[in-house]
Formats: sequence, C-alpha cells, structure tokens
Amino acid sequence: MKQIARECGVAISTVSRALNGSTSIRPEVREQIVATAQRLGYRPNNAARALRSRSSRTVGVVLPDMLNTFYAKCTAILQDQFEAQGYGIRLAVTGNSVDREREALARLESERIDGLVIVPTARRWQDHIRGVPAVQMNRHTKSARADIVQSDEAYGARELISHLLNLGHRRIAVLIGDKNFSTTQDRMLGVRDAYDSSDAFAGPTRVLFGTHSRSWGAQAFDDLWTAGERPTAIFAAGSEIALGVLHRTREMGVSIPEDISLVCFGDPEWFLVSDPPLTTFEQPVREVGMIAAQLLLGRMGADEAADASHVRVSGRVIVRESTTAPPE
Amino acid sequence: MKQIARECGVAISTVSRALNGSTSIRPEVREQIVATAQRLGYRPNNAARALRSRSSRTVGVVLPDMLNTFYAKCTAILQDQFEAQGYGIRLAVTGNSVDREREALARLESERIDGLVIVPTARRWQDHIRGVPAVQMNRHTKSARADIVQSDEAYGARELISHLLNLGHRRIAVLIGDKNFSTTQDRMLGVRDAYDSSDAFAGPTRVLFGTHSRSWGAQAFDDLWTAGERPTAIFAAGSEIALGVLHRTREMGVSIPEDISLVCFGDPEWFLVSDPPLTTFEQPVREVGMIAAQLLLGRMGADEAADASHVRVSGRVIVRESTTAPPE
DNA sequence: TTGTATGCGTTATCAA
DNA sequence: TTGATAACGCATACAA
Repeated sequence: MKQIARECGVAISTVSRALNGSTSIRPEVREQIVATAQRLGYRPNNAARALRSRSSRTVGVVLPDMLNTFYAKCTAILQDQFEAQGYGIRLAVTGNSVDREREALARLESERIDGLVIVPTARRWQDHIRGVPAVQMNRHTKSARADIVQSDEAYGARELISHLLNLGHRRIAVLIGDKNFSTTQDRMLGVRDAYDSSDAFAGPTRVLFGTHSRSWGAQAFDDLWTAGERPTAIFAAGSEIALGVLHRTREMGVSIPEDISLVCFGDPEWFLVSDPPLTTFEQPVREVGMIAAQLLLGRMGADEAADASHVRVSGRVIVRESTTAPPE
Repeated sequence: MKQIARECGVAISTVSRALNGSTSIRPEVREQIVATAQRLGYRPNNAARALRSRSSRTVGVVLPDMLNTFYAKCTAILQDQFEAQGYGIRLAVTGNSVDREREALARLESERIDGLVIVPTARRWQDHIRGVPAVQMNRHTKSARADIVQSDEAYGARELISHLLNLGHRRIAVLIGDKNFSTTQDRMLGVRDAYDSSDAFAGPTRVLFGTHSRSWGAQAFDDLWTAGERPTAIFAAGSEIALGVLHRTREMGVSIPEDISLVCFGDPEWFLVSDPPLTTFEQPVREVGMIAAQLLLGRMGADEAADASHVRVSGRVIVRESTTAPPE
C-alpha cells in the first residue's frame, strides 16, 4: 500500500479507501489506484487486516475424522458455503480425542476465528474456546450455549429397527458408537421406541459400544458370531461400522441377507455397488451442512443474541437388499 | 500480554520472552508469568504474531475435490503431518476450475501462507502465487518451479493394461481424466508402453477423456455399450469413474467380469465389499502425502535453494475378481 | 536479566 | 474528498 501511495502521489489512507470501496473518493483517483494495485500485484495482508479490524474472516471446523464419508461431505459443503461469503476454513481433526480437541480449540482461539462449526467430543468443549459463536453439528453437548444441527437420529434408528421387527427379526444386535455421544443416546432412544411400539417386548439381544471404524465393525461382528446366541439382524450405527461387518462376513462366508440382515446409518455412494446394497437411513448430510453454515453466518452477523436453536433434519430410510426375513 | 505484564509488575517485552522460551530470563519470573498467563487464559494473537514475524505458521492445501477418497486421505495425512510441526492447514477446493484455483491462490497469498501443497489445475498456476515454497501433489505442470510428488502413474497403467492383455483382451476401452493433466498423460504413456511390449500391435479400442466423477463414469459406460463394437475390458483411471461404471453395469444387468472386465486406479476401502471386488492399482496415498509434507517442511526450513525434486512412489497392482478372460 | 521503543500493514478517526 | 496519525498485539534491537 505504501508503494501504491507513492506511485500515485496520494496518502496511504486514500489507497485504503480506494481498495475498500469507500464512496467518498474521486472516481479517477480510485481507478488509478486500483490499476496500480493490479499492476504491482498487490495482495492485502490478512494478518494486518485481522489485527486491526478484529476479524479474521475465518471459521474453524472441528471434527473427528476426514475419512468418514459423512464428515468429508460436511466439510465440502461448509467449505463451499463459507467461501461464498468470503470466509476461509480452518480445519482441525480430533480423532474423538478430548486432548486433541482441546489443543485444536486453543489453536483456533489463537487464530481469532470468527465462528466455529464443531462435532464435539468433550462434554465441556466450550470451556476451551470462549466467546466464539458456534454451532454443533451432528453431535452435541447440552451444556454448551450453541446452536445444534443434526439429522433426526431417533427417527432413523426407530425406522430401521421397526423395519427389522416387521420382517420378523427378534434377535437383533446393535453396533453403535461411544455411549457418551448424543448421537448414540438419541439412536438408542429410537431403538427403544421401536420395540415399545411393536409386539416384541424385549429389547435388542446385544448392544455393543465401540468406535466408528471399519476395524471395530469387523471385530464386533466376530464377537457376535462366535459368542452366545447369534443374532438374525445387525443394526450398524455408521457406514464405517457397516463396512467392517460386510467385509468380515464376506471373509467368513456368511451371506447377507440369507444368514443375517444388516441395516445402517449413512449413505456413502458405494452403497450402490456393495454386495449386497445396504438398507440404510440416509442422513441428510447436505441439509445439515447447509443449515450449520447458515446458522453460523447468522450468529456472526446480527442476531447473535437470539436463543440457541436445535434443528433436527429428517432423513429417510431406503430399503435395499441387505434385509429380509430371518432364516428358518 | 499487557495485562499479564501489569499483574506481574514487569515490562511487556519480558512477558513476551517468558512465553517464547527465551533463555535470558529469571526462572522465578518466568514461572510467575506463565502462571498468570494460564490463570488469565491468555492466547497469543496469531494475526499480530504473523504480522510481526512475517510467518503465519500456515500452509495452504489446494485440491480439486474433497469427496474423492484419494484427496480426502491426502488431506487427512497432510493435516496430521503439519499439525505435528505446529502448522495449521488452510483448505481450498477448486473443482478443477482454473478460475476457482486462481481465486483460492489469491486468498492464500493474502493469508501469507508459509508453504503450499497443490494439485494443480491451471498450467500456469504459479503465476498466481509467487515466492511461496510449494510442492505439487499427484498432478504437476512442468513450468512450475516446485517439487513434485506422485505415484508412479505410468507404471500403474502399464501393469493394469498388461494384466488385461495377458488375459487375452484385445478390445480395451480407456476411461480417463482431462487430457491436459499430467496424470492423464503419464497413464497414457503407460498404456502405450503395455501395448508396445506385448504382441497386440494396436492400442486401446477407444479412449474417452472426461472427469473423475461417478456421473461421467456412468455416462461413458453408456457410450461404450451402445455405440460401436463393445469392448471386452475397461480401464478406469480413478475410483469415482469405476464407481459410475459399476453402478451402471448393475443397473443394466451387465455382469463383471463375465460380460466385461474392469480395472482401475485407486483403492478406497469399499473395493473390499463391492460386487465384484475390483482389480486395481493401489496408489500409495499415504506415502505421497507424507513425502509431500516432508518435502515442503524442508523447503520452509533451510534447504530452500535445493533443486526441485521429482518423486515417484511406486504402488502395486492388486488382482481381485473384476477381471477374467474375455467372453467367447 | 530487564525495560524502552520501534515497526509489521491495515483501518479508522479527526482535521483540513 | 483527502491527508496525517494513532492503534491493533506482538517481537526484537538496543540501552540500561
């Protein structure tokens, strides 16, 4: 800017005004300034801007895992939405570790992010980053004073379990994530609900809590298949878990749905070509991402004071070929 | 910092020294300062730091598509590597658009990133961001003065095509990306090479250039199946393309490998459970990402002057069930 | 070992 | 409409 000012014979503050579209400036001067800025390849220094204006034009995105299709899609959508509004994305991955999350939030606080989209791991995550407008995506903790956007977890779980019960399944195993996550709790409510409104009095035969990974899915299936009475159906709470189960069944020569039925949450594109295609609750990823972005943009703008909202986006169950009546 | 200085009765510069681990400071003073910093919940302002120190401790990552498994994995790896060295990641997605890439690079230049990992789209991308140490990942343009890391594309293509030729296929179709991308060119060299070192004199029956997307893969398959003499095998240059082909064949009741064989680049985890599991050239994603990070960290450190290196990481072909001898 | 003072590149305030 | 100037938070050269 100094150089531009010199070349144009104006003050540095005039350059600033010209470049920021202030109205009170002579058009000819502005044009000259813009032209020389162009010629000199001038790029504003965001650090200086942020320092002075107390806004980094950046939002933080904190989530567990980029390899999970669900989060990858979310990231892509958030990226699009925020970029369109002139915000950059600062990405942090936690692997569901409370420590990594704490460090990530500390870094983001140093970065003076203007807003935060988080899939929280720690119950008290907000202690690590105060005073930043935030929206919780997918998971949430009640204590946080922040908006929530998620798909309707309970509904999805209820529909899937009902589907299995209607097919006649009575020995159903649930493979699900960390007991402390709100998603897990919501889904378990849905499971309970499905049983309550059916003529099957009991609940699921077995409930295994684990992680959303292929390896755990495979391991959990081993458990189910080798110990105790085998289930006739599995509810997998995520696509990665389902992938593990599917792979393991194939290795062991167990066929789906003849030997066992499988339903799950999520809908990566490979569900279309898997063997068999999976019956699934299609989470409304796109809507969730869009709403998260819009909500946060709102908070960062005017309506900061508004009450925290809790949005549940409904998805739909897609019946494919991984479910049928139980054997015998 | 001002407040810390006041509370501790020292100068602001002393606080700075204490917090940055300068040696010339009385241990007791340091402890007191660190303690009050902790108590006050002090977080350094990165904007100010960057402005003063001329380093943002940030690297830019510019790539075409977060939904492509290959790039998602790369991102995860880069994230890990750089975070471990105290660098943050600034993500930009281009969708293979030259314009979006230009804008992204401009933004990153404003951000004063310390380094750049890019999967370039524009031939002259470097014109848009001068003087930043960069490494080109996967794709590259020759004109750029920047390191290159990629898997051995030509090798992979050669092996896959040779595999098909050895099975007896003579009518092979190639479904591949943009003609201008180095990856496309390298792979085509490999294809050529495979033909030259076999007793099949001709080349592929058809070569279709398109985009790495499911939709294009499906559309391209339609082309192949409806117009002209049908191929007995398809080489798909990416997992997304393969996904499209697979989905379409299933819809149309074409069975793989009985009716047609399929090989492709990349190895998302769903290859394990697809119907059928695909024969593939497994790109060494992990190594590529790690080396890209290490190379860039090197550049950002001492050896900035060293010659640009061009690393080709070898991957391996995995034969699964999507290939067999041609029908008849 | 510590304090003082300067400047990094911008924006914003105030006079002119 | 413009220019001079202060301030944003921090790191550092230099003096004490």
